[in-house]
Amino acid sequence: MLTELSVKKIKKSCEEVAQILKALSHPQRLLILGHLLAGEKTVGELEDVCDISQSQLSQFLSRMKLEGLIDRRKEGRFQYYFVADERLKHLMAIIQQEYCR
Amino acid sequence: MLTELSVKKIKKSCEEVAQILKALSHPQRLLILGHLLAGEKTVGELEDVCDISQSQLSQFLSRMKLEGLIDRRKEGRFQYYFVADERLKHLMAIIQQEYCR
DNA sequence: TTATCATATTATAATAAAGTAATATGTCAA
DNA sequence: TTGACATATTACTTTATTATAATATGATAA
Repeated sequence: MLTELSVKKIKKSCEEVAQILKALSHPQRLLILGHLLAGEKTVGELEDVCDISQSQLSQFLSRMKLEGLIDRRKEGRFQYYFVADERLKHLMAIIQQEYCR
Repeated sequence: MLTELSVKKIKKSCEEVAQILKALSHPQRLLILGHLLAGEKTVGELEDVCDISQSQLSQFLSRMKLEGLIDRRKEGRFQYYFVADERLKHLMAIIQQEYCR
């Protein structure tokens, strides 16, 4: 039986998860993440390997950073992006396993 | 090393996965799915338990059905909806395990 | 100290999704 | 055979996302 409090918790979880999934749910963002899962990359490296404009790439990266999916470190004039969240690594592994073959 | 063919495959996978994740990425659709994972439900049952209008519920259900996430069977004037896809069950289990506690 | 490179930001136009209200369809019970 | 019930569809408004272009910032090398 569900108390009012547990209903609130469930709804809150749904909102959080929905936001994360929304941040994932774009073909190019998934592709970017796929590349980052193989190791950190600069924006330029991603630009070469994904087929996407510099501007949009930068916007996608900053959105995913905002949502906590990825993070970055600066080195000179380069930004190295990487997957920050262990839960996401796990989730992406399952997605690849289930949907990519 | 990536051939042109394998790049195409990867892009196609990303599109498919993005579409599925997009269909998932709404708090109320996740809530609906959560309830359906516990067993099939009529639209009316879902309406009671989710806080959502009949019209929108019906639209959400038909969208998720279209994307292949759920299916339904008719019994008299009731429609019983259920989770159709084993991959989705697995994915949802991981999501709950990672993000809901 | 200026030109160039790497990246970010802003503005905006185009497209898609969500929310809402009204109406339609099909089934059953009286 | 009509009224009520369960659900679906349609039309429309509002809001969010994506795409694109232009400009800005900050670091380095010449």
